[in-house]
Amino acid sequence: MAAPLLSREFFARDAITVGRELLGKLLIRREGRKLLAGRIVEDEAYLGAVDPASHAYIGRTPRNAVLFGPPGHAYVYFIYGNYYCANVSCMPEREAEGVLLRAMEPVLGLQAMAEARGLELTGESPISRLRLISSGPGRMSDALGITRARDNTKDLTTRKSDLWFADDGYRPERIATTPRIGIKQAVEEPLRFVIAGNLFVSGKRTA
DNA sequence: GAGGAGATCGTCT
DNA sequence: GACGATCTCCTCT
Repeated sequence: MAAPLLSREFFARDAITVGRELLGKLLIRREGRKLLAGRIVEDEAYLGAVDPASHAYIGRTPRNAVLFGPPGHAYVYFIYGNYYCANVSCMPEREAEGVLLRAMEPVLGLQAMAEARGLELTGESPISRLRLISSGPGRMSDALGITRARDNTKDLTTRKSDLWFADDGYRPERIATTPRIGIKQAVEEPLRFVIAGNLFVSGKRTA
């Protein structure tokens, strides 16, 4: 994919700015000579030391160390005994902000991503089925084969990695802001960003 | 379609 | 030893 990569500087900003601007960008995985890709349609900002909901709030530990490192790197953690969630580190080194990737619209390698999720796809699969590929943090990690062992600490700003962000020029018409999902601290903070009206955002949908 | 409970294990106390 | 930035399945309607 010839789309330009997102730079280190892109991620060297606060998580709110990065979270909003990351919407519509592509996350690309190289599997051998094949590419898997999705367009980010939902994410959340976590503000480090000042954010009780952030994994970095308690200070630096072996688990969350990536968040304290340079921007543009993957922080992957294992949750509920079953799932991986992927974040990108933001802000300059020592400042532990990050953006949690929550959902993406499948763009490349739909069949392969569906298989990774244990889903059957046919040529005319309805949108309700395509949504199951990557509408949720655990789901999109599964679809792209993201694990802590494979991807934690990975630099997402270079094609030398097998996982990176790119910009194909797409710009969301409208971005909506809501409280974050699944947390017990700072539950009211409007730090979740979604592409308004996009069908691949996580959660219940009927349309 | 809505709501609730269980799964399952790494991480920190 | 408790709990979690989730998902799926099952039941009830």
